[in-house]
Amino acid sequence: MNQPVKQPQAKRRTASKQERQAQLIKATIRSIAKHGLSVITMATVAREAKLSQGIINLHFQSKERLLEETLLYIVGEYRTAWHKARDRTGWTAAGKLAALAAVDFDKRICQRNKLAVWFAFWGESRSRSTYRKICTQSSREYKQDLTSLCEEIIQQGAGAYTVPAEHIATGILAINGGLWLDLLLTPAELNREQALEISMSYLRGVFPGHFSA
Amino acid sequence: MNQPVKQPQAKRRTASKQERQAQLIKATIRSIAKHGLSVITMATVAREAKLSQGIINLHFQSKERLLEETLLYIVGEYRTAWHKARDRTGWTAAGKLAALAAVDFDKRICQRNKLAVWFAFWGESRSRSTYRKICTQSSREYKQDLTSLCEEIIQQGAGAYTVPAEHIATGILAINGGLWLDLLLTPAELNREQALEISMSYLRGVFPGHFSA
Amino acid sequence: MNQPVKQPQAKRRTASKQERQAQLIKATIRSIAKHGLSVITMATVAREAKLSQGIINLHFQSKERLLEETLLYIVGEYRTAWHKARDRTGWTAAGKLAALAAVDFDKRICQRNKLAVWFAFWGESRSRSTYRKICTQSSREYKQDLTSLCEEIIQQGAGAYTVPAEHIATGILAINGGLWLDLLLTPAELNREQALEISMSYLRGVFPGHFSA
Amino acid sequence: MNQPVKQPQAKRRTASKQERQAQLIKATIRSIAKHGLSVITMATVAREAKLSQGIINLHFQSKERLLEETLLYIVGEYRTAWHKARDRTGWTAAGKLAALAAVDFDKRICQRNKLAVWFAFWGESRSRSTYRKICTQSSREYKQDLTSLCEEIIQQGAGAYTVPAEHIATGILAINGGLWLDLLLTPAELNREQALEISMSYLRGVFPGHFSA
DNA sequence: AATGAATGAGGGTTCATTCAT
DNA sequence: CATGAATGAACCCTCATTCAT
Repeated sequence: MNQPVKQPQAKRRTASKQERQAQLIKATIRSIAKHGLSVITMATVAREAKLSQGIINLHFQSKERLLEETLLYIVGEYRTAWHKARDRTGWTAAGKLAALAAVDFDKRICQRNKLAVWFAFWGESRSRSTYRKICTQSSREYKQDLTSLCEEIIQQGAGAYTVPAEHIATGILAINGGLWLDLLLTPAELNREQALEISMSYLRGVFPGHFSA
Repeated sequence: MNQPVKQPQAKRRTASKQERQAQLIKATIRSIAKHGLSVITMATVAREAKLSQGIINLHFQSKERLLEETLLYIVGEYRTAWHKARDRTGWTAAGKLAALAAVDFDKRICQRNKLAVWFAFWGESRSRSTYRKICTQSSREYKQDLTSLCEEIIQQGAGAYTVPAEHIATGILAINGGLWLDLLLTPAELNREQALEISMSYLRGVFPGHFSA
Repeated sequence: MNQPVKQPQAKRRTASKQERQAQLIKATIRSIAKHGLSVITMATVAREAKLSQGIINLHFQSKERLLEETLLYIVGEYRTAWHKARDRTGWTAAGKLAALAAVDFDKRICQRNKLAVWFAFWGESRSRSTYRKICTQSSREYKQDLTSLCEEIIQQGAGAYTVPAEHIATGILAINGGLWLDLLLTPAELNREQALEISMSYLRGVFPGHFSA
Repeated sequence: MNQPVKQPQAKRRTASKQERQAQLIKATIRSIAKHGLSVITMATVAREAKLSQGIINLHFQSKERLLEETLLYIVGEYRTAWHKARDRTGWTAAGKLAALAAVDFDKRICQRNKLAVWFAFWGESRSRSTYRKICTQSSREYKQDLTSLCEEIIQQGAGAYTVPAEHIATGILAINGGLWLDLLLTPAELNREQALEISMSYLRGVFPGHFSA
């Protein structure tokens, strides 16, 4: 009623719900990376996706839900990647551990856009329990997998290693996360290969002999 | 002798500029920790400081400037702390390095409120050059100091250590930053002492023999 | 932050909270009468009051609350008017009853703007319990006062009247309400005086002898 | 005998234009009664009709037109009903008048859903000339018929009645409209029979002797 | 004829900023 | 200095309307 008189529009594309949502999530990732979580608006994101204003609410009901789904997408992609590394057959525990740690610096995971998203959500996690739950759940699972592999190596070591497996897992997670920050803030001074090398230096330190340079 | 000792007024009607600004910055830190950087408003911060609406613009001209000053405050406090560790006299390089790394888990620095602020700004750093500059500058300086100490130890090692000093410094920074994230998101599963222990495990790994458990 | 840079504004007036709210309520009444309840917007009303967009939320928190307060204002004014008629001293019951019924066609109450507001809210009452409660409460009270007076007249009549007092009160309320609708929709064909005359014809009909033409 | 009785199809895939429109108008009436004129949307009405989003524009071009047609439907139904009462043959003028007035409390006309619609449109009538025209036209016609009958009675009365016929007609319309409001807002306190009784009390008052209790 | 995804103007609301007091 | 009422741009969201299917 008190609604605008509508004008004809340029073109109309028809995509499946799934495709549209994926398209919007990807536009959200780019937007967060480019402008920041606190700056992006529904309009920004829709424009980035080359779609109309209302499209996001149509598919995600609210901005909040869009952001949640975006985080879930990133986290899901990450989880899939490390599961693939973890589930390799015919590898030693040490090999799997290295592969698992290396996922963090994989080309598909360790993209600046995506790192920006991780830190954007971590930055809000303290005060938004939804984000926090998603993040902590993912990291808990990852840490669990790392811990299991560390335990295996420790048992093989027959008493040579005294640091608790969980501490090592926490350390791996920490150093990789910290390296992400470095890659995000000063990409000119650190690249993925160097970051991986530094990450490995930690593994070599705690499990000398298992990981050659 | 029986001169009245001048008491500081409990609450001066008109505090000095400096005091007011500090008061507001502290309220900002609490607000960010409590509600998140993207949620706080001039009104909520002013209320947290128990002052009136307009006060922030009076003292900081804009919200942007308040946040910048808040970040500078946190970064400055951090810098002061590590300088104090670095400038100790009569300590070995290894001792200083350990002390420097330990600053990150010091009671005054490693508070949840402040960690929340660090991550809040890191989360926005990608897209806000002002924040990024402040953060990278600080971290560059810190890394430089760590690197110097590492170099000293390497030289003392006379060829025993092959990892470049800068890599080690980057690793220390990374693992400590990552541990902060853990402390922030899952404080129930990790405390400062454990975090310090894990951080030290990295040092022990790269410089075996210099750091006892 | 992502907020507009503000321009200086033309002028700034300072009124007490009460005055401002009354000013806004009056602007709301005019707006409803002019454009209709379903058409008015915060902007319309603010403009009608010659104030800025945000002012209504500042004083009433929401559009919903503004409308509620507007209804309460109209209802309150009406109640005050009939109380004044009811509380006259030295009048007969019949005189009071006539006076009470006449309030509906009083110059201050029976204004087109206000009638428009009454009908606007009645139109929404079915589906908005807040409005309905306010309206029914007022009408219940009014009916109660009418009933009391009718009972008094009936007792004086010593059996001459057989219609229950409450029915008569309901009838008075009904005919006056219906006349309001006529005054609202076809003001060219009916004026307040004629409406009052028709209303009185009902009273004369049910209490013959008490009310002269 | 044992011929299959032809059942109406539960739901034809493609109903005739007329049927579809009637279906949509009925859904609109239910929607207005349930949610209010200002709350209903094309989507809610379509859902109430168990049809798709775009159907209303297909059949009515615009929301505005749908509402107009809905009002016309209600008004038309009402007109048909009173015509039927008016056109009875072999009734006295008084009998017809009573029958005409009674239409307002007829089971088919005086339904809460429909009363809600009447008041919804009256509430908007002030500011929407389309609605106002429809409403006033209907009421003018009705009043005309009432007036004619009143005149007839007055002439039969040979000077016994002094109130102008038009005033009486206006009074009847008014009291019935007012009783509708009462039925709408406080159905628990008044039913159709009582309302009719009160309406008749007005007729008895102005035409004593013509209408027995 | 019917569907429902897509559009985009306009709604209510928020909030950084201003300024009279 | 300090206050807090006032401003108005820009936010998120709704929904009448369009149109490819």
